[in-house]
Amino acid sequence: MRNVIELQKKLLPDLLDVMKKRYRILQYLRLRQPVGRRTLARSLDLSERVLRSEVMFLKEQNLVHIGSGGMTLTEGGENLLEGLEEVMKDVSGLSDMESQLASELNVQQAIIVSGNSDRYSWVKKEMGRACVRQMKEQLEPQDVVAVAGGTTLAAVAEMMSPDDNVSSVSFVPARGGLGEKVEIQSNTISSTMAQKAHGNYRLLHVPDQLSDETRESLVLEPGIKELLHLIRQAKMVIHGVGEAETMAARRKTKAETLESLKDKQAVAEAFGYYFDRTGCIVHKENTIGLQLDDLSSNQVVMTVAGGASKAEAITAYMKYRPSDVLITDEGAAQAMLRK
Amino acid sequence: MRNVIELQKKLLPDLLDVMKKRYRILQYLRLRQPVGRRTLARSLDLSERVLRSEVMFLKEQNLVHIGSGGMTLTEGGENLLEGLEEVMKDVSGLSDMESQLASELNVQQAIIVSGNSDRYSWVKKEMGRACVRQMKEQLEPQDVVAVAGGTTLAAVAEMMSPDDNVSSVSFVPARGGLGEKVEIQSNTISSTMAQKAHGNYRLLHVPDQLSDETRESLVLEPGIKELLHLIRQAKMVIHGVGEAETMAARRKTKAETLESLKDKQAVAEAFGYYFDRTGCIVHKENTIGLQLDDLSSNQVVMTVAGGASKAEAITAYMKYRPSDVLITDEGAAQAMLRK
DNA sequence: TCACACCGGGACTTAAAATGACCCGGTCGA
DNA sequence: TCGACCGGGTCATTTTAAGTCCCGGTGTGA
Repeated sequence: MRNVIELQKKLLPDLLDVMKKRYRILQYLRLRQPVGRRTLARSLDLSERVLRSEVMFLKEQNLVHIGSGGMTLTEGGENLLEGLEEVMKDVSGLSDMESQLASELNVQQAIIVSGNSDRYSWVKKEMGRACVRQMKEQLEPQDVVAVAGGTTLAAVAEMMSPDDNVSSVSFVPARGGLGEKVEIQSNTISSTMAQKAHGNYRLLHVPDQLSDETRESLVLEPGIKELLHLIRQAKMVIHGVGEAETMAARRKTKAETLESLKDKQAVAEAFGYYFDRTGCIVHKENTIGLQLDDLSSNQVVMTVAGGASKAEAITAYMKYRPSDVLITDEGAAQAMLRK
Repeated sequence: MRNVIELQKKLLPDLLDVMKKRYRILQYLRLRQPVGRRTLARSLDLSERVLRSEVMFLKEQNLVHIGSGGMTLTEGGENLLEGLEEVMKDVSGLSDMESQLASELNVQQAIIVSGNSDRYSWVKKEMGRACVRQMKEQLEPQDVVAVAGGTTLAAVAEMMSPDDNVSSVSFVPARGGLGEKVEIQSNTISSTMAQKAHGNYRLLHVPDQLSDETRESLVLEPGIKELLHLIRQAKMVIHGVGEAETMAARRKTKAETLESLKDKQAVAEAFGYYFDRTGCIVHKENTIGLQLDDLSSNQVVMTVAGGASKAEAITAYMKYRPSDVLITDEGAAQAMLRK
């Protein structure tokens, strides 16, 4: 297949450029619809006039509908986007990069979406979309999914949509409060995700900072205990990865802890655990819920994280425990492979 | 595969037009190289300026070499042409047409090359190329191939090239003289073909018009007898089809025979046999060699004939005895399917 | 050996397409 | 009701494709 496209490229070298451009427009349109010409042009770094011509063209092709409230994809546009997804990934060389990355990081499967979420926030949503697709493929009715927090996971939740496979799934937060803002807490995210999936969810209301005794007694509470049990038998765990410094700063981390993280050269964070460059745990936030040691090999761990800036963090975390699935973006992938 | 191209077409509707145009240029170039810009433009029905731009482009792509004596394909050009052959056939809808035609005419396999040999004589050579490819695929060392006459078969011979599979093959004329010019007699053609294939050949020198007695005694001559034996055990028979009228006019056909052909509404000719619309033999030229009745089912009969004008003749002939392989062109195929 | 046909390539004009720049009236939500 | 965003119209400018004509070189056949 790719071979054919290579041949086509010889007879029509800018084939890919044009295809990519138009595909990108449709792709972005799908995320933001309905959206106007100017906004679209700004987001895609195209001159307004150029985008206008392209849109005109796409309209001719019956791929987009132009209404007074903005442009939307037609059914044909949706289908085209779906049908071309694999092709576009292939021609962008992402497929190659995926297998390369998978073997490099020792993960079972790597999925790379094009773009760099550092530069364009919509790339995060594309990762979200990819993640949702994976979930729908791998989940079975009645499964339990443990969901961590963070902005990336919020994007995943946002992209969730109902499906036969996920409507009877239970979404639970992976761990208790970590001092994050409410929109990116795992509680919020798992409930959002459940609602969008028409699934069930359970909340884990635990104050952020607790003394050890309180925590121990809390864990014995029947409601909490049951939920923790549920979390531990989750079929799938979905989480993000952050840069240690950024994460620590974002949370109400004590000054002495910050100092200690710096001393121990923490670079990555996931689940409230902090890791150094070699993948060793250097700190662990005290909260209840899923513990990394609890993870067994028949659980599917999906890591979702992108942006070139997170490359080092992802690499470090994967040294600790390679996930089953890594969903990342081109920016991060390139940085990781360049290393 | 074709599916992908359908999708591509939605994002780039003139993809195929451009590809076809450039492919056609390379294709023609392969046949005529070295050839000049103007000649090429005239043959392809392109304005000189347009062709010039295209050639400029192809040069940039390192697909053609431009020398002082004309343009030639580079190695890359050759490879591209080869690699794209199937794709181009597919996108041109020829593949569909092939299977349609095969079931319509009841032949095992139909091969259609694009173009119409009525309009462009080089299409005949493309049929020749296709025929040669089939021969190389199906023949085995030591096989015997019986070759008929005609301009189309001459084109096949011209396109023959050496190959492991055909270098030990023997080429024999299918039948004796039919009153044709020497260049398109089966004797000439089989020897040309053999030489180009680096194979062996045997000639069948028989005067055109013979009395029955002479013929009968000739058949008993040891040399002739052996050759006739060889012909009868040919593994493959390759022949063309002609329009009855044209063929009769071209040969030194007696006036009364001409009259009889007209009476019996002969439309097709092959091997010196004439057929009417329903596929019945209405006349048979008297000469020695392969007789249609001799054909057994384990012989491969390849019919090579193209041009819209021959459509009716081909259809008629196929009603008599569907060949194993029919090699024709787009013009004839369309006409046959339209019927 | 000369003429002629064919070769590639340069130069210029014209036609068409792409793009940039700016404006207008409508619509929808705060 | 105001303002931000919407699609669409218009026109000058730039870029690209195409038409036209010409030139000097080269090989071949008379």
